[in-house]
Amino acid sequence: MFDDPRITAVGLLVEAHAGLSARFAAQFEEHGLSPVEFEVLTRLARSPGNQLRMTDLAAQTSLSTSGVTRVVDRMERDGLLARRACPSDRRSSFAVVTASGLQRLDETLPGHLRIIEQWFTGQLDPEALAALLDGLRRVRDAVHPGATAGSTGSTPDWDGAADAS
Amino acid sequence: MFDDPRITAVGLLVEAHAGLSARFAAQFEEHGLSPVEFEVLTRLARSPGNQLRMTDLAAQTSLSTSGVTRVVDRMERDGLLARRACPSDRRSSFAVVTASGLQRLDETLPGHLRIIEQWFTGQLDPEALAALLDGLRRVRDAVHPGATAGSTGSTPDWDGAADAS
DNA sequence: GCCCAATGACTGCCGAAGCAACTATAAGCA
DNA sequence: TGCTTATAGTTGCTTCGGCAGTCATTGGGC
Repeated sequence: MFDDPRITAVGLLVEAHAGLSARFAAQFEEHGLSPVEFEVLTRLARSPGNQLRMTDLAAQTSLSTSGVTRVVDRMERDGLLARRACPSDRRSSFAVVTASGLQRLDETLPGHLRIIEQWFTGQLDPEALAALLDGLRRVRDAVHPGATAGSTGSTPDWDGAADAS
Repeated sequence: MFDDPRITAVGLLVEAHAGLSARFAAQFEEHGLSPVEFEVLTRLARSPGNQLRMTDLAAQTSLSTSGVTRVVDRMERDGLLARRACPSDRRSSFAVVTASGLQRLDETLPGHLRIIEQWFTGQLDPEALAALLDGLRRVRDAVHPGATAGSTGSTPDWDGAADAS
């Protein structure tokens, strides 16, 4: 019963993910970042003006809004981000990447890409990689609506702005 | 820079994993189990005598030994497990699955398998699935046998870390 | 304009899990 | 045998993150 191929399949996905996550985390740590902090930094850096409203940031990450409040607290304390009032809605505030945050990201990204290549994409020849990604994409598309539990019902235009694909 | 195909590839893996994990967690919860508890239960149930020493259990899961102590505490309190003294080594103790624990697992597993099929393996035709699993296996093999966790030499203590489920 | 529901952010409180320190055994060695 | 080191498990302290509750603001209905 435990060697059911379905269990095995999940095991492979989970272990590949865990193994890669550990490599990533180790490299992030070399640059003084946690995985969430890296994620926050990239989401903001790819947004217009290097900023997002707290709620939108929460929607794009694996965090709840309270989680975002706290991560932004820490990163603001460390000088990577700043809060900026929203002119059109006084309830809202933006999280903006500071120059220091952008620099940190610049220092971190090349190594991150290198690691992805070394342990993931570079492990397979192009067709095998394409097949893998194709399979992942189909699973992702099937399972995505509602991924990351946090967000409550509405999913306005949850475009998954993330990793287009 | 952010639409680099390597970033996209990681995004697919992460989102597929997160989405599946969320489905799993929801079904586990219907049976009063957390993802870690399910993992612990399966690891024990597939071991001879439905038991493992605490350390071995920790090695087979995503948890540290102190994490295992606490999960076993909770599950013992809930009647799913019991601790049993090790006859040959009085420092050691076994975690054993109780009848109630086995029953809980029996109730949970069929639905779990159904969900894997529904959202993962059943989303792809056999060759595509085989290709996906083959790719995952290669990545897993590359990244898993933590030969040396850190090239920096720090963290001599391979601890897995990463995120569970 | 006024009231009330909806929304954005933050805080109190809690559980989960890791590291480091501690206790108790066990094993190695003189 | 007695001493030293390693190992198994637990516990203290801390960080992280979620939920639910709170406060300020907004916008719709009248």
